[in-house]
Amino acid sequence: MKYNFNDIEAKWQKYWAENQTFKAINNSEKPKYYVLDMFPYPSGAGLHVGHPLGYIASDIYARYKRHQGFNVLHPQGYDSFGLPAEQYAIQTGQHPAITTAENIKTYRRQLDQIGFSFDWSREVRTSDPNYYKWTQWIFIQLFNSWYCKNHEKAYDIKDLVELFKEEGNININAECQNVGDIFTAEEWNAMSSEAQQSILLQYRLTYLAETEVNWCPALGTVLANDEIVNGVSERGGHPVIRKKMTQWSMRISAYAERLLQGLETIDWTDSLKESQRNWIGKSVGAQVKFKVVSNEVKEAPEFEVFTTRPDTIFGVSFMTLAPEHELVSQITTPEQKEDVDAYVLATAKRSERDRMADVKTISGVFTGAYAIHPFTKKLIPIWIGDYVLAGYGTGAVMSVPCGDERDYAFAKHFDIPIPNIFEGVDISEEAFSDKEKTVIANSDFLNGMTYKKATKRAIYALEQMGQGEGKTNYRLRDAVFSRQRYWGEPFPVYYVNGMPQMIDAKHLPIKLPEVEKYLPTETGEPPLGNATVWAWDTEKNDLVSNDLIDNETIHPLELNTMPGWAGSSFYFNRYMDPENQNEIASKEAMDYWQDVDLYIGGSEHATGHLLYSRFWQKFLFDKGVVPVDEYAKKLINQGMILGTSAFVYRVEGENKFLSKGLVLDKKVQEIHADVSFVNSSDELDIEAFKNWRPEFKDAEFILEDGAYKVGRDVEKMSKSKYNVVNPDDIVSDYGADSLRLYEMFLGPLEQYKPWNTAGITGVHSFLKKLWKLYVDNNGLKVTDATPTKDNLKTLHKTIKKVQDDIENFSFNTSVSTFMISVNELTAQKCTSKDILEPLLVLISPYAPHIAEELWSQLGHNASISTAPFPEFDASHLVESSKNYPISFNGKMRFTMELPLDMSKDAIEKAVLENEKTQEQLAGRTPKKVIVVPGKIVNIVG
RNA sequence: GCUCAAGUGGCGGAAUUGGUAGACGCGCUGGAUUCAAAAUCCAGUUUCUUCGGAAGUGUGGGUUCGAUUCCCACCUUGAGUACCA
Repeated sequence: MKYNFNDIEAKWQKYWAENQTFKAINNSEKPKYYVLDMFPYPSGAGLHVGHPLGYIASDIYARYKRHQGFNVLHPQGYDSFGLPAEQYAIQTGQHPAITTAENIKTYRRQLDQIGFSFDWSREVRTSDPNYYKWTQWIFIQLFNSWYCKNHEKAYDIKDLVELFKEEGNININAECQNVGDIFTAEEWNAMSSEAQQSILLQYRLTYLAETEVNWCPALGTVLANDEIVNGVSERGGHPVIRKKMTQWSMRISAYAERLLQGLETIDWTDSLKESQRNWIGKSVGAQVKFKVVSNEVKEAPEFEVFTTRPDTIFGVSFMTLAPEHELVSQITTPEQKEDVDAYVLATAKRSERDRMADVKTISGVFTGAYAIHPFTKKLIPIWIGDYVLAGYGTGAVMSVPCGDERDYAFAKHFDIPIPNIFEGVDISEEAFSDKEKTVIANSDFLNGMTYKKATKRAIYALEQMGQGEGKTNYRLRDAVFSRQRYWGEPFPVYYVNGMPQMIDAKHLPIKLPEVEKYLPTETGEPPLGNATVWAWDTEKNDLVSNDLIDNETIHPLELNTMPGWAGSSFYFNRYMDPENQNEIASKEAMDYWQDVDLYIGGSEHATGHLLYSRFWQKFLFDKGVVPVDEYAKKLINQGMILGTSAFVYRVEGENKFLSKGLVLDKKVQEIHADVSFVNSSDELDIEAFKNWRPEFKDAEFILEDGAYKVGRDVEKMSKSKYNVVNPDDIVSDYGADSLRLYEMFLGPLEQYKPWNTAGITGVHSFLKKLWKLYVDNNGLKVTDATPTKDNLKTLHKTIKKVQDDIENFSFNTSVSTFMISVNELTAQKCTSKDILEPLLVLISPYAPHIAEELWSQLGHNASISTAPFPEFDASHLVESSKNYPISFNGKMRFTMELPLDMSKDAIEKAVLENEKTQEQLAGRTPKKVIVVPGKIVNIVG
């Protein structure tokens, strides 16, 4: 019987689907284990061989855990809201829901043929109203919450209203926009409802505010910081400009400290944690008040600066404000006004990208105003400079040129004095910023102190004077939550007199309306502005036509939609109980499944999805919705599988192609050729290439050694680079089991590695050998023979290695182990059922179809997936004696057979008495003999 | 610039607490089988070599009887981040 992989795989995929083999139950005696993949966005291009890499790894782990007796939750779904479907809709008029449904169908077919053990009964789609109902519900919860910094926890906004009624906001320590506005209980109670609402808006965890946002004109929408790469949009690479807009924001900054602390409790890679730490960007220092001396203004204004080096306060020789700082226009003297205005204007004109591109150029202008030093009372000139960012800290710095590189460069450039406040340090060439080696001098009461001491002392002194305080700053900005797009979650929000109101949660979901056009309206409103039934009737509690808006009972609805990361920030909880109509998931389900034990996905989500989802989880935890505040105990980033692109070289200006070796230094244009036209020797199928596109039809090809050789390069797999390898082809040529094994065999899971289809023959022939070990022309050839010592040794070596490998996620080396084992067993002519059966269980997570087939041929009725993992017995590996390498001064000379149970001393004695040893020593006495038990004997002399 | 990760044959990679470097696979070479090819099987495959050996894990040092593994400096590549005070 031949190994007919296509039939076998189809048969078992059907069996698994019909028998719901991998359906997880929510109550079980078994311990739980939750293995999660980052769910895909179903793009129109379908899957290429790079996509399943992480899914195969998680599937192996999930299957392994089932063999170990765990109740495994291994779900899959789709992150199905997103830009490509919308842009396709704009071009073709096809509704994104239809495109999305078609793409999901393709994805499902492709995923199914690889044989994943997903529990599809729990599938979620973020664009499904039954799902986004809960996205909207969470939004409402965020709106109805505020963050108390004293308890580091989110509370109901009603509690805050109660506090305002009783004592105003004087004692409230909360995250909010304008901490400055203090009011009493009387003042609060006297306010109009609108005034109260606009104050509350400043405290809510999601809030509407006019903020400076990243506007991408080409995409017609705003983008979050993590959606911008090198100053251009991540999708499409379009320019991005700063613009003030009224937008929904998420107060993720409230959770900055907890997001940072939480990293200590989870098993994620160090590089990923480091990315998140950098993104959160905590810095500890002080906020210091400076008074401005000015003839122009009667009442001298104050401004605050943030510094991480309050110990260097006596080294301040100037102050620098961001050009956008609100004080600039107030304090500038008439003589300096012209220069300052020109500078502010010039800075405003520069795009984000320009400003990023040249960080070397030093520019700035003196305002003519001075500040008073809090200790020395000396006058310090106030400058403006674009190296100070309006968005960080207070938008103003105290410049200490001797201790900070940028301040130093600025001072040198404008010839500002650079006082030295460090003991024994030469600052004539550069600033000195080594905190550890700092000893303060020329600084009054700080003299002789180290960085640590001086910092503490300076902050204390400032606090005593009421001139400053210790302060921690975070780089993490609140996340803009509005998108001017169609294909996203609608907000459950309507407006009364311009103030946002939440629709009662019991009326959710608010379904996405139909629109004529997916483009923004002519007046520049988002696409939802094209909807006709998009107003809220507060009496009927239902959607009604816009024409009926009377601002009495019928009000306009929010036109923006939520960003892509909304739906993906809690889906892992929804899988626990996806059908639930009353809650995200029932309490029982959440208490049972708790959190994700293993999460596998790409590292490109480090500062996007993986940060936002942690934020929402912490919020839901505060509200008592979820039982844990970190949702993923362990996370692994799978590396990317890269494509091997092929290039042809067209002589510039001619339709003539040179073979790679003939190009030399000639002027040629490099063109991607489809990799399917190229064989394993890098030779191009010229006919296929000519027929590919009409422009190549009459091309001339200059060959070398009778063939056209292409150039090769490893790049990201992408349609536009014509280097995509489709898993469908691999599955039909070699089978899903070969694909699974090969993807693992390519290299370490977390590494980037190029795909090369030619190599798959290795793992494919392993499967054929495995088949031949069990089956010959007469069918199954397994016997009840008692296993030999060698048989048992091979088996238990394999059990040990494979188990260790899976637990360390070194799937690549287990594939090698399987190959070695099958070769050994073949050489041993092993037909013993007692060996072959457990071997199948070991292989089944990797190559489940062939394992399932042989398992059933062995007479089992139940699926192999529930068979227990074989137990390792070390006694089969222990030999009575071992070949010890004997070395002299570290150089290996010969080996000696010695019993394993010999003591160190006995080994030493035996080795020294050995004939060969005596020969080597030639009468000399060795200094030392080192015995590493079981490994090596080293004679030093 | 800063942070992190990584550098081993023609290629992907192995060597899990320091102990015979190059497992396993691809590719290549030779052979068997075949009319022939595919498939399959067997042998060989780090480099140099005077065939005794010698060198060898990015480079240069160090610790050690012994280093791909640990320490220091440097080089290269990749990823992230970017005037964060």
